[in-house]
Amino acid sequence: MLIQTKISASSPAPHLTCLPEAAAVVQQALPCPVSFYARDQVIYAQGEAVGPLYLVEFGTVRIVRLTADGRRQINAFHFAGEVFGFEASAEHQCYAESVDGVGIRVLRPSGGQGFGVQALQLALKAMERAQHHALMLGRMNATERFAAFLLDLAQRQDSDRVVGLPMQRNDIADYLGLTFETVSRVLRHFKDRHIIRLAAVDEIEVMNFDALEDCAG
Amino acid sequence: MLIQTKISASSPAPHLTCLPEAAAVVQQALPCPVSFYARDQVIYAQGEAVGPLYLVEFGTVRIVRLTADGRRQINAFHFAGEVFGFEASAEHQCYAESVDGVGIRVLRPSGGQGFGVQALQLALKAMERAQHHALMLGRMNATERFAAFLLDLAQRQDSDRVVGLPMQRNDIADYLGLTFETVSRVLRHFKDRHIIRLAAVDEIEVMNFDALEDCAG
DNA sequence: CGACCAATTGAATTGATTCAAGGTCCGTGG
DNA sequence: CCACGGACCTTGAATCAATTCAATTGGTCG
Repeated sequence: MLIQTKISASSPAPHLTCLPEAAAVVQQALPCPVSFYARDQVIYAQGEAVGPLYLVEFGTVRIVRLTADGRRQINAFHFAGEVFGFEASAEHQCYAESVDGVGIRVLRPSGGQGFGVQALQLALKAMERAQHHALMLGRMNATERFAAFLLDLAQRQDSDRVVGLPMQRNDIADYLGLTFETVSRVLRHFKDRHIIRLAAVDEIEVMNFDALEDCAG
Repeated sequence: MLIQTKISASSPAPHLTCLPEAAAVVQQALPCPVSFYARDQVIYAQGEAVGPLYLVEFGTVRIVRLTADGRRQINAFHFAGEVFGFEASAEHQCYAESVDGVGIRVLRPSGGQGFGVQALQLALKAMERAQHHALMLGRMNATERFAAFLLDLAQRQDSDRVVGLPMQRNDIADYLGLTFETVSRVLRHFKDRHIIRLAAVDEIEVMNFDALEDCAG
């Protein structure tokens, strides 16, 4: 029972504010329609054949890995202008799912040589992110992980103060290798110290950037 | 005070038993001499300009990240036949260091187009590894992490029973996001259950593969 | 308004760490 | 050849950060 629909009719120009690395790949790709996914839908599943790359037009995508007994680790979140979908093997090792309502454009290689080179740049960036993620998970405590996460979000949304949290606590927890209760407690910790303010449950105002950066190491 | 020396004189053929992915890149590269690094030497440092790729001829290399306050996370170990050295930015984000005595061949791109494509394959593999690593660090307990580590080693050394542990406990701990005491206790745990046997401090004999796989999830 | 899901908060538990004390291995020098 | 020193590893006991379990609050939608 798919609620997924296609907005294929007009197919406007690809997302204009995409990241510098992504931009190059997008320009190499043939124009394709945008698909819409409602929240918590599977974009591709573990075990499926690896297909094209995807560009996020709007919304948030999560890249998820599961252990045999169902524990969940979120490897990455992807926002508007970011590209996801590369994998080393022929089969996807991860699930890609919509966090909220998401618009996605498939990037079909135009056949030009530039595509592969640009894809390499994206893959390297993804590797770098994954390695930094490992450092967080292996060697930082709960508050440090959350501070690093928040700073990363702030930077990618290049918002100087207000940071949106489109994903729910459970997703944050599974990204940070914590429980959602712990995420909640860390939030309270930062609120109590006037480092952040919760404008809404999904919107954080950073009151003290320096303190956050101290935490994140 | 470098103890590093060059065995540049004869420059024998590159490592023959390298991994399938690595093989392609190696064949695209120009022949270069092998450098020898004694244990715990820095091959490249964080902050240095990113240079060529490297092929491990023999020995073990560790890829290390440090937090501002000196906590250490090992992102990967590389063994004979494996390639390392790619990074997304112009500056290295990690240290590459020799774990034991290591022979390394620099891979200079031959200029052919194939090099980039093969490098992409390697980068994707590295990303996949990093993501699995994140799953371990985020969602597995100490015994599970060690079991997964051991199985990974066993597979890469394709030894059916005896697995070499060229790195010391501290390195294993920093790879698994644990303390070296905990690594020691996990070893004891497995020994007590007759799942492994310690032939030497750096050599594990796997007595019960299935039990290990159960642990690793 | 009531039902439901997400988020918060509290109290008890636990897995891993920290701190501290031995033990083992190995190279060096008497 | 054996004693000594140092680095690494193992083991134990106490501590602590995060989890688990449980209860409550908050927000949203029919």
